[in-house]
Amino acid sequence: MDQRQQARWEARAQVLKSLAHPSRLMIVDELSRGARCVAELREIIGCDMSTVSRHLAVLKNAGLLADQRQGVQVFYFLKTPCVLDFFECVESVLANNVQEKIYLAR
Amino acid sequence: MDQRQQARWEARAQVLKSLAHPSRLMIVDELSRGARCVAELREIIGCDMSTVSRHLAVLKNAGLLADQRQGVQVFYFLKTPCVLDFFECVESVLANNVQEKIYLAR
DNA sequence: GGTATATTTGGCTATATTGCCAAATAGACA
DNA sequence: TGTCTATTTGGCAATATAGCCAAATATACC
Repeated sequence: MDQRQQARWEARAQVLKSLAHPSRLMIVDELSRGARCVAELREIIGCDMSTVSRHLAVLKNAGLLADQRQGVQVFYFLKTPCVLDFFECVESVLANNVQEKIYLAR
Repeated sequence: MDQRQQARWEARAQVLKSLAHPSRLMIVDELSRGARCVAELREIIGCDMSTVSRHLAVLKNAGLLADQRQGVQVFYFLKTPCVLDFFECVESVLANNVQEKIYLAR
């Protein structure tokens, strides 16, 4: 495997890794309805603000979010709304899994 | 946050987490071209077969793959090809990131 | 049964991720 | 300048993930 190809797969994994956490999914979902500041997201996620800030940094670093300071607050927003399409597929995978469980339980 | 809602986000994250690794992305990509046995995937990924087997278990457990034994070999295949749509969005995120780097470098 | 091949699993170490607290930073405003 | 509020960062402990080797399992075939 080529070194350059390897790097490409790692970059792709990095993007998905940034989404691979329940709190970060919740953040993306919330931001799909508009820009939010850190305190607002903290309310929804319900953990320490420093933790939210780190989650936001992960998503921003992956290139999924951008931020804009407004006075003393920092608003985050989705940069690439196509990530929302992921939800649909994820739901179908989960629905599929449930179906199988039901089937196997008979 | 509701206990049940929390569990839903964790289930969703589980699916994305299963994709959040370069080797597992390579596996999904390869399987998009047809079923493959573990040894074939090992060739492509280039690590210990036991490691490949564990990666496959992660993807299977998330509901993305299924397997079928044929004699002494086990063939894995994609159960929900919609995950391939992820690649397109991930590429656009990465392309976006590169653009910005170029822009900022001026 | 016994041997050979393909795959999975146990056990371990190394590394990465997560989340909190406390401290630092950044802007607003008196 | 000093103070207040919002956010980020340093540092740490707990937990999860990754990867290897060796051993176990499963199937084919003699």
